[in-house]
Amino acid sequence: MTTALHTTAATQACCAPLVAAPLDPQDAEALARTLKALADPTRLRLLSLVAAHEGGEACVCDLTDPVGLSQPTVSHHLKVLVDAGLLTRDKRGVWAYYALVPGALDAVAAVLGTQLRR
Amino acid sequence: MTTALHTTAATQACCAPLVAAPLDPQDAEALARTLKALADPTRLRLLSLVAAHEGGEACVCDLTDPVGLSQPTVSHHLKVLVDAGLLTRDKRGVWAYYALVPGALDAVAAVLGTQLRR
DNA sequence: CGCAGACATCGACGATCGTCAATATCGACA
DNA sequence: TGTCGATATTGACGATCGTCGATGTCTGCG
Repeated sequence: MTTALHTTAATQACCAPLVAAPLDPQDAEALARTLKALADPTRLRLLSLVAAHEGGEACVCDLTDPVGLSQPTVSHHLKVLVDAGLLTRDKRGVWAYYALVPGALDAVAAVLGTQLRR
Repeated sequence: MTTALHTTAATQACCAPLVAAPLDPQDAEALARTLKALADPTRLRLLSLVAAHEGGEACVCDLTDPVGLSQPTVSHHLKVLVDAGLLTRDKRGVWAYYALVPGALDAVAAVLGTQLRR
């Protein structure tokens, strides 16, 4: 119950574009959970590091050095991003490879942006 | 020095689309500050309430009831959103009218989204 | 089997956050 | 001038967060 996975919020757009109509409390809570996962400089850097890495995936050992934090801390941030539905984890052998969930960031962007379209 | 205004982060896109190249620490910090302002269910509801209100603006008295929180708490959340460059405050007479900063949310969306464009 | 290495989990710490009641500030109006 | 009403600020509280060191888990290899 601590950090209930909510693979929903990011992958599927939760609601109308935010500016169109008042968000009901449930949608607001869901969106806020996803944004809370994004609202940390380290996690933003991890996302972009993963995305920019060759093959679109990276293991913890690739990330722990660029961000300059301890391995447990990096693992913790990655878990937050996975639980938020923004990253996938693929454990191959000893290594765990993280990659962006294809439409996740775009779904968040779509809810936030409005007069951008058209 | 507590919550230094950073009218920059939201209004002007801070950086490349996040997925293109590794975010440098400064840009990550700036983006995270803006996202942190958004990462609260009450503030998301306040944003959409303001946007959906007639004339695109609303005063505190219009908002304190729909969100069901005390007036000081609502004022505090509005201040956070103003400091983040997402809302403007226009005090006319006794009332303070809040409105969306035109391109702010779209700027955030543009940094987050990528394969959305085109 | 036993060791080494990659990663996850645990427990703890200071720091920040969301909320409230109490109080201060400021404009309108009699 | 003095009062009322709308909003902002202050101080305090419990809760959550980011970080670490220590430790647990699992895989590959000799």
